[in-house]
Amino acid sequence: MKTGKGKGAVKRDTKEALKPVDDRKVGKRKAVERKGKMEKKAKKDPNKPKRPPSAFFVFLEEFRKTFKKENPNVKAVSAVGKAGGEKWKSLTPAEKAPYEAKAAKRKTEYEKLINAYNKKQESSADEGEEESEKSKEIHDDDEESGQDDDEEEEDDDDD
DNA sequence: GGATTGATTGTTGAT
DNA sequence: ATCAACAATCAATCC
Repeated sequence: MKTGKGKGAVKRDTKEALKPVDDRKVGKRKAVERKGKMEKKAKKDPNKPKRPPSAFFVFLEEFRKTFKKENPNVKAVSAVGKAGGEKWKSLTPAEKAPYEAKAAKRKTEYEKLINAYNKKQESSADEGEEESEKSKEIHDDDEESGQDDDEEEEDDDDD
């Protein structure tokens, strides 16, 4: 349900006027001081859920295989990125649908991880919620990967 | 030898 | 709402 005003929250009419940034090249954020921890406050995160791959990345995963397969000579990662980017834009929403679906699911899992991450962060080490390794035993029961209904919505769009 | 960059878009987190 | 940075990847490249 949308509140009274449905859309209109964001107005992109004056795209030229208030366009955020033309290109993501806002700033060369290449060097993301990952290891160079100048700050001694390099707190290590027991479980830091990395950001879920967007539909584009999910698509890229498969695209990379295809790309490398047809271009075994290509060694630059940027090559796949460029090719994938153009291809991605060339794909139709219907083709991106399965990728988006997976990305959406990934996001849900991410939120769950974040929940646990936040909880751990907040709660001091007092709570030993660390899974007991000694209790870790192999169970012969089904190893369901939690793959719930894999409904492939065959939505053939026929215009 | 190891850390780092390079390039793509999307998404999330912070302001 | 909007900016900013990061998510995978892997070889080349720099020091």
